[in-house]
Amino acid sequence: MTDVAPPKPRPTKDRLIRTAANLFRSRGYHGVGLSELLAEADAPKGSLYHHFPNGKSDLALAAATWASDQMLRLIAASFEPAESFQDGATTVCHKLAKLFDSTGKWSGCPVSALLFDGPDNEAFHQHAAHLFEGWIAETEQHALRFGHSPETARALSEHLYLLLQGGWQLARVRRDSDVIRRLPDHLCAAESS
Amino acid sequence: MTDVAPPKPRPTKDRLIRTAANLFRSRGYHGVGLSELLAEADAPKGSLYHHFPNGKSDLALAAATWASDQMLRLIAASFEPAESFQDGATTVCHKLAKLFDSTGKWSGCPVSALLFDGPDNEAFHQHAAHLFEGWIAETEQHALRFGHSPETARALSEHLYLLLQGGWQLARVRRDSDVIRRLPDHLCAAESS
DNA sequence: CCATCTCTGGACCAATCGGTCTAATCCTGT
DNA sequence: ACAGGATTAGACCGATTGGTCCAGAGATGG
Repeated sequence: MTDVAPPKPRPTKDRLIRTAANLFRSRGYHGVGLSELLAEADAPKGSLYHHFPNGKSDLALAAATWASDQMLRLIAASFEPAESFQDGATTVCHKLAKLFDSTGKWSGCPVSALLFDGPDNEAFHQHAAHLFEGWIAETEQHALRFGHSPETARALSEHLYLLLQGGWQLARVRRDSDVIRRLPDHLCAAESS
Repeated sequence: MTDVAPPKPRPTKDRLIRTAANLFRSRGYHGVGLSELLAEADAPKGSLYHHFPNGKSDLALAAATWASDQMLRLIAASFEPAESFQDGATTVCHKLAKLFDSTGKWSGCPVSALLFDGPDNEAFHQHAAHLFEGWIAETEQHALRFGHSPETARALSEHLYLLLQGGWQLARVRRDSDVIRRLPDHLCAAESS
């Protein structure tokens, strides 16, 4: 079941993924050295290359996927109980603003961190693209569920994505999560079906 | 007076700044090594440390400032002949889309590249914040000129900033500048004074 | 109690990192 | 022609990088 081990609360692989996501998100892929990462995760080098044969790049991909899944869950949890797209989007922004505050007001989007550098550009780029399109697709589903036309559903979900990425960045620049909280104001009804 | 020297078209310092901006924008600060940078700029190490005593970090700051100035000029050139905020914003997006295409469909925002890693976090962060606020302030001026109230002028310019950053990123993900071109559609009139 | 597998621990490596330093060279004014 | 500052050229440095490798610890099933 859900493990509750005392000394190492989570298996090494999981700990590596989490700390990698957290480090990459604040300093970028090339900005984090393996030594720092392994020290933070309290894991030896051997474990890394056992769980991730391709080393740092494999770990980075896994960390991005893990972070993206978190985001997908956040989107789903926000839209499912909502009564309209606006409603759901507002909840997403508020939850993200809280998450922004809890992470210390300085970290960025872990998936963007991959997009922005990455050793083998093509593989990293495609992975990041795949994850991002997943976010938009998830949002789109909910827009459709609220009765929007396919075109407006697509436009709405893309618009929300744009605002979230831009807003998170500006929030990071200003160290102020209110930017994210005020995002729904910009999601105007101009494109409602 | 614009120089037209044949072998080294521009002074070394300028060449360093330009190539640094271009490299950092596509691979991030830590993703670019000094050796690669110097080779691309065709400059020896001595020149770098003569013009930028603090080395890589100094150069990165200068490159970001240079890129930001380009952006400020683009904003000014787009809004000055415009007849409304919407009009100016549309021109900005179209010019940026063309610029996106001409840079090869993969580079990011040079100022963001500084924000996303950077060796000494505080100095880099503050510099990036200063530059970005400059963009917003410039846009705000034009919004005021078009008769918008101070509050809506601020909201409009911030909204444009959000869309530009998010849009540029999505365009990079999809390798498609149309995302940027369609940005003005999202700049709804909901917040016009 | 052993055989076998998964996983950990860390020594070790070549390559590259950013940075320093000094000699040579280029320009400029006189 | 020459002096002297500005600039270039690149050898060199210690530190750190990502990666390899293997001995051994820990679990697991017979």
